[in-house]
Amino acid sequence: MISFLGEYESTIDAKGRFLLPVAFRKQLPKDDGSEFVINRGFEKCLTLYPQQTWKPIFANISKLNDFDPKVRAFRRNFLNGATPVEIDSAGRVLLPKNLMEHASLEKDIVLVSAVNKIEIWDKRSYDALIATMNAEDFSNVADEVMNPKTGPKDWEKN
Amino acid sequence: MISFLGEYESTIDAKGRFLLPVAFRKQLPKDDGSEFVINRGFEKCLTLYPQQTWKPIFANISKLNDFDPKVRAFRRNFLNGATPVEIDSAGRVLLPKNLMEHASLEKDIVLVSAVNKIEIWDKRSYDALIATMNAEDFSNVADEVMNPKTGPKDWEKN
DNA sequence: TAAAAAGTGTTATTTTGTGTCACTTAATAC
DNA sequence: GTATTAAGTGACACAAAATAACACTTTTTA
Repeated sequence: MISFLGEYESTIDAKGRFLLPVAFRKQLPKDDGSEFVINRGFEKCLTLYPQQTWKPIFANISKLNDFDPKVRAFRRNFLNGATPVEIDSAGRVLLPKNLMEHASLEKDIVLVSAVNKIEIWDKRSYDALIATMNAEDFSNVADEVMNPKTGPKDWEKN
Repeated sequence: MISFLGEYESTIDAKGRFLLPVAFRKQLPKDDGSEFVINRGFEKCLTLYPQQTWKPIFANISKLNDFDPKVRAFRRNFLNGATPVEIDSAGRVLLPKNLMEHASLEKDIVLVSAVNKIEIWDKRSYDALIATMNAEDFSNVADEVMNPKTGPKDWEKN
């Protein structure tokens, strides 16, 4: 399984491209390492999925019965926005315009590891997020989240 | 099996045609990639089925027992709007007028992948849809939908 | 049958995307 | 500390796609 570690800054050029830092590129598989899927994140950020991470998620969604209204709602939540992107020869990725809007991306961005994918934040939003974190909340959430009784769902693992 | 990925914008011209973005055209089979069926969606959108996706759905509907009033009601609702359309030499598709009305399509539209077909939304409606999405609804539905107990129906596979 | 409307195809123009290269900055090695 | 290499940035040229405009054909309807 693929996993990332680290937090790096980058900038978006006039054409809407950003350079994926080598630190992340080094963490990619040598083959199959240039195609990604980018999507709106649940918070005000974007999520960059390497193919390896994306495939099993998509495979599950594609099995669902689309005549069920709940399935459609779920699919739209999860799939809408998801757009294939590629790293070019210079290690850059072109951001889809409609997604940039969602995360208010302008020039300075922050790329953060989210285990098997990468989150893309506007630098300002990210700094604000960090500023609002406080130790107490963190500790409370940590307890809830790391409790073995409520583990991750099967379909989330891959 | 054919599957799409992406969310792209397009505009409808004075004659009611829109350009299918190359990103989607590239995802079509080289042969048999210019004929579609367009239909009313269950929500306020239209659905564009490539032949490959449409055929098995139609085949299954035609197998249903037409002596059952529920079947007749479903068939009329589902099938009556279905219209064959073609991509022209410039990559455009002419929208049937009666369907445009159903999705309130005017000028700016959004084309979004729905796994093996494409949904067509009016940009305004689409933005509203995205705006109302939230993580809470998502997690409620996600559990139900991704539960492995309720797998896909056979007739949905193709 | 004429006029209008709808549909189709072609072309020109603008916008957007992609690749390349040169330069600056940062990291590493000697 | 300095030389060497790699990473990141910006600029530009070219290619491709999207858009708009228009001309022509077919169909509708008055």
